[in-house]
Amino acid sequence: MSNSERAFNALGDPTRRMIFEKLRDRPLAVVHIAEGLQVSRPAVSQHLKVLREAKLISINQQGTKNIYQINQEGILAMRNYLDKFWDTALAAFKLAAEQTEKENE
Amino acid sequence: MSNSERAFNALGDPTRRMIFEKLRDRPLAVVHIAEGLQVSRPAVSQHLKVLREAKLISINQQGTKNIYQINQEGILAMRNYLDKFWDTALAAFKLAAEQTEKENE
DNA sequence: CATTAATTTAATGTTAATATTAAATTGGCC
DNA sequence: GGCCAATTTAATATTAACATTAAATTAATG
Repeated sequence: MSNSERAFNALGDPTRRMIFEKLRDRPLAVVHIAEGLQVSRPAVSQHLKVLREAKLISINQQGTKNIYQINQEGILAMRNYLDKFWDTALAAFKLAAEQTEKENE
Repeated sequence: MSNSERAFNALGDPTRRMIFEKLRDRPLAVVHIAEGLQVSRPAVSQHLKVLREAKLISINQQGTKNIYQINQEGILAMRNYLDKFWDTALAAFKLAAEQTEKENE
């Protein structure tokens, strides 16, 4: 499975998106990531694992604390994936708008 | 729920990603979308609905045929979402790399 | 206008993802 | 070394997403 696939899978879950967004401004320890979230600590750990495998975040062990931070690699993978749609989708859109009356196979 | 949230939910599923990718180059009727996919026609319909609600595709009724095509709106929503991470994540990364030895709150 | 084709809607089953609780690990600290 | 704090791993329960089959809709076609 590719990085972009893993990334889309990962951000498909709302709780994981919240975690991801929490890390946007600054790296955080798990204690602080879990704050405000309505799920248990182990659940947070599992989500972090999924995000990490998708290269959307990376870990930075600091003694007994695990500091997580955004990893650009996963974000880049998604951007590239979406960019492949950008131009061709635009072209397809124009084409479709013009040939509305033509038969569609 | 925002468009970007709906879009991430939608593309979190591998079958929906396949459908989305099939439409990348050209609009297609459901018959052709379903070709090659390992799921039933009704399942495809359900997936199309989710993608449509996420503004990732749009419909174009042609008699009894429903032609689907990429909709940039949802893609744009995801792009914007990811872009918000882009710069700040880079900054956070640099910051973290530099202050590895500093205590983390 | 009955029939066929294309697709969706509805009802429901099944599986996989997400959640929980309990136990294990790891490292700092007195 | 014993203890506490932070986090993860393991085992398992629960929920929700995805699937299916059957019926309904809609429009073209003979």
